[in-house]
Amino acid sequence: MMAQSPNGLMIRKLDSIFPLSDEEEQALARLPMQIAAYKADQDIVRIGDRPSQSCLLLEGFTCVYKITAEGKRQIVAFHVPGDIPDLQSLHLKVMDNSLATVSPCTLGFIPHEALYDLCNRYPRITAALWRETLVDASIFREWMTGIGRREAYNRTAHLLCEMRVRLNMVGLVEDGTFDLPITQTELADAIGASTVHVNRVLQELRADGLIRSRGTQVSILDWKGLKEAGDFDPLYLHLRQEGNA
Amino acid sequence: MMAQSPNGLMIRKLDSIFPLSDEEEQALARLPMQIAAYKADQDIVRIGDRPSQSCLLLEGFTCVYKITAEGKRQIVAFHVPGDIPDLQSLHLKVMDNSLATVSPCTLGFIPHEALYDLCNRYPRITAALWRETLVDASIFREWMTGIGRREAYNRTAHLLCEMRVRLNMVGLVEDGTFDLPITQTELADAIGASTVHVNRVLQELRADGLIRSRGTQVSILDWKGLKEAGDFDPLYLHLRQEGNA
DNA sequence: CGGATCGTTGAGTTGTATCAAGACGGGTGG
DNA sequence: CCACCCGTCTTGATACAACTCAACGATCCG
Repeated sequence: MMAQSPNGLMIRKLDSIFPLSDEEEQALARLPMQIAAYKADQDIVRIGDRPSQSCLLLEGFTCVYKITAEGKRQIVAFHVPGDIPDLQSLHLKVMDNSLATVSPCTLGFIPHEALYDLCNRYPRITAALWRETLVDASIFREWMTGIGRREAYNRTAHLLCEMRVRLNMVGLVEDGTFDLPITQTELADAIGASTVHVNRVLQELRADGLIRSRGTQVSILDWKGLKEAGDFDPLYLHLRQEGNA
Repeated sequence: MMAQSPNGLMIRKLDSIFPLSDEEEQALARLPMQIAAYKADQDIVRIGDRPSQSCLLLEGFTCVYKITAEGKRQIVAFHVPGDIPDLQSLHLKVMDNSLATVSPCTLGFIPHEALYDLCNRYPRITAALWRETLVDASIFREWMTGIGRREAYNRTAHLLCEMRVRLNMVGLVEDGTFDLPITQTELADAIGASTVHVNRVLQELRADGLIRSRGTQVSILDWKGLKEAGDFDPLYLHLRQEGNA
């Protein structure tokens, strides 16, 4: 099931969307990939760059962010292992955002040429990768409606729900507990609030008995309650089977 | 230049990304398309639907929206003629948002099967369509950073800049003037603000000499000033050549 | 010439930002 | 192994952007 090569994570994920043939799996496994380790808080690609490769996140968390003219940062996406954070650069030559590590990370870089080849040979893999980028877009829409129309308390609950589901998909949740190596400042930049306010919101969530946190470990104490607080419906994640308990 | 068939709009747009061969253009022109007229404020597809076709917007404006549990609406995208508002449904079976007309519209519906066929035959068309969805995603990211990190005044200016550039791409701007058949309530739902506040922001923009509006006609009086106010950099639209004056 | 939709205004309220300072905690070097 | 330090978390006080409510004016249209 879980392939042993680094590409295994990607194969497993794409396969979970629509089952791939052996031949397709082997083609994926043969993709050239250059492994690299990153420390936390390092840019991987920057706005304006013209990357010639995309990366597969193997370990750790990354984020996509933009900086406004006033110097404020908005994090528009988080990535968990198995994600391909800058797959978009395959068809959008110039990066319109920056990509950075949030925690120490292991990344696998795949040349665009290899991906073009793969797509030309296997239309179903094209479809699977295309679909990946469409799910990313769906998450953007959901975050946008949260930032635009939900209050900080609900947005925070929503994000925690999403992280739980996404991490669960790659086996990184145990008993509703998972590692979330994200500072409150980063959380604030993601939900479009100030650090101070996020701090208070988290206290509220704890006081309401929805979550508990110890260091970077987050435990969801009341999944139903948290989903309700976050107005969370996993439809937008387009899972093949609902990956929640 | 401008093809005479309804598909001409799409051909012209895709061609402007990377030039298509005659054969590819003809394949696009042969796409079966069912034309339909819609009144303003009508749903085209709803969240939860499983459409078997995608539509090409020929005339008018559409928007994508979501409703929160509290009944608040967030518009996450506007579309102008030439756009394919629900292209995503080609690979995401269930709609995670609703699509509606904003003004009276003419739409051309294309069966998914025809698009699959086309993509299987012409990898470059696949790439062009994929790219379209990636640009949509890029616009989501930009809107999100606006809603999260810019004030309503700046967001409004930003949206006007974007509409100007996008409408200009399809020849719907003359002398910095264009038709924007969007109510202030819709504008508010798009930038994540209240109607009242949008009204006041628009007055400010007028008072600052940046725009003028008469009915649904918007004139940009100070393009440089508006871009500055909106912190607008068209990079995220991924135009092949900057389509601004 | 109603009637409905959309735009405009004023007044009061609130979510959230900002500023400032202190507490905690984990790593590093002496 | 302690002392220090830096990043992160926490708290309080104040300020403001934006929301809500409510009403009125302007248009358009049948």
